[in-house]
Amino acid sequence: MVVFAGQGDPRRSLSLLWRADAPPPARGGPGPKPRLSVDAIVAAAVALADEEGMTALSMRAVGDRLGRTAMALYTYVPGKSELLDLMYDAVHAELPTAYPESESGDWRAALTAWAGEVLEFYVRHPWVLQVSQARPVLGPHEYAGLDTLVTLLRATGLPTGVVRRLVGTLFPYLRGSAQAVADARLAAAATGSSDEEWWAARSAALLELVPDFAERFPAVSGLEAEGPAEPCPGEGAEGAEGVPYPEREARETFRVGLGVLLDGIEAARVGRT
Amino acid sequence: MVVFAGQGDPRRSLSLLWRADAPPPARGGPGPKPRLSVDAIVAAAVALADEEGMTALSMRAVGDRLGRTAMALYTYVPGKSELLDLMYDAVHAELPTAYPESESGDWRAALTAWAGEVLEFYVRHPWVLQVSQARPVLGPHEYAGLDTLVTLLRATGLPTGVVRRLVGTLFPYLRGSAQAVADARLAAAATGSSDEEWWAARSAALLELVPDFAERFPAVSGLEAEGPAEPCPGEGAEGAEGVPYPEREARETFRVGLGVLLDGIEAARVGRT
DNA sequence: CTTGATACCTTACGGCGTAATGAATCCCCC
DNA sequence: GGGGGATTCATTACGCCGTAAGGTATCAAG
Repeated sequence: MVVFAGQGDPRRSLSLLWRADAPPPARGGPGPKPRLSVDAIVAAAVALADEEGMTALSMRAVGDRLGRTAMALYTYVPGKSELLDLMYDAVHAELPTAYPESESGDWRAALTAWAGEVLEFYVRHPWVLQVSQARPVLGPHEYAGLDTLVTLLRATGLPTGVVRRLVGTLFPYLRGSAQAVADARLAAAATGSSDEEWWAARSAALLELVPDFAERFPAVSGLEAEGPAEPCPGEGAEGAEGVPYPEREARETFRVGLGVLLDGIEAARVGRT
Repeated sequence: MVVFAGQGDPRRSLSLLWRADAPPPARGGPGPKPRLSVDAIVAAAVALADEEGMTALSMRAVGDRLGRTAMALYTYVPGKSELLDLMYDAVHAELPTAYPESESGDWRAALTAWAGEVLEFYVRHPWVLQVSQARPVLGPHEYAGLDTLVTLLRATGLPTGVVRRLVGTLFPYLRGSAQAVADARLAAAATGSSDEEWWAARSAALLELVPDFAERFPAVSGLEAEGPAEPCPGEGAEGAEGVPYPEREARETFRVGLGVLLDGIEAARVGRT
């Protein structure tokens, strides 16, 4: 399921995102004291999405988690779309914002470290990957994350136009790779059987249904035949023991792909000077 | 909204995907003649998703389009998840499968052409990008597309392990870039105002709410200040006239990013020989 | 104490996917 | 040629969803 955010009134979303409303303790107006707050609601919604996934995120569920009904939320938030906007921006506060490596001139190390942290961020909040990128409304924390990436890319010395395109290149790549890692983890958690077993059963069923698989798809078959094992010595040494195979593979793919991208950036730098 | 496919019974999905069921005209069994078919249902569902997007895709709507009720579909398809699997694979039949350039040894031209066609494919069926990649069930057409990519990558002469990782690098990148293009097109269609106007209004509202934007996000501001115009002479000459600006920009980003990736692959090739 | 604004609840509506049940249709075989 | 039984398709219903409408309880200000 893909969830669209940013569908509500943009102005309302913007004021909520940038907290431009009247400050809560300012006027002690009439009526009962609010027992909820935008922040509390967003926090509950994020916790729920983290724990049970986007499909479990409903206004009723968020309300329950706060000991309120679904409709109580509408006092603070115009609707689910806007709540999603707020959730999305709130978690982006976890993105890294400063890199000492960048100042020492090693843009490549800085970008690699940054990408690694962003990957972990997406794995921590996989539901973020299900929020459509068509959102016209950007919040402060997302802008802060963007600012960091732009700063790191500026350190390459490439011209502004190229930097802008590289931003648009790196982000989709990161999201996609993170999606792969998150999916691998999800699949591992969902299936009771162990990792290799699962693939074995799947391909056995496939081979039974499609006996001529190897002939129809020779290239893919060749790829899989070569054996996925070979743990690529010298990498993933630290703490990769308990990580199941598909996720390890996805992470390695991320590492290699990022390397290729950075090589390409390096080439652009060299070609320019 | 992200939609999960591949959640149903994998064996059932597999037989449906690979059309391993009893052939329809084989046995003229008892009962009324089927007035529907899996293919007709899938075609109707795809048409509906193409025209009105994923959010409009419901069993009732697909049934309506065929002059039947929603429940009638359940005779042919176990559920919505499996229908999504079938839709997903069905459209992937449009992916290109052969490249003469590849045989002439120009792997770079072949990959570029391939990526371009895949991009157009995603733009033609943007809902495909909303189908979660966590699908454990792969269909024949998706495998065929994969086989083509592997073949093209093999032409680089890189070792099998690297090729496998490059597959996992190119696909997320393509999906992400296509998402950006599709989003740009969607935004252009949704907003009545023209493109630059839209951004102008948005940033005006933002600046009003956040007067210190330029100070808080200097790098991003610098990026946008440098002017997005400059049509990059020598490219996009053919037929890019009517394409609105955000989409042109997204396409250019795709082109540049792909170039960077291919440069990286080139570097890997050179570094290896 | 009254007034009126505010927070929260209850109820309800129209959507969704789909389980259960029933009616209509047609081949096969006696 | 007329049941029998399998099969297609429709009807109804259940429990979810987001949220509109309206009621009630709580508080500050006059």
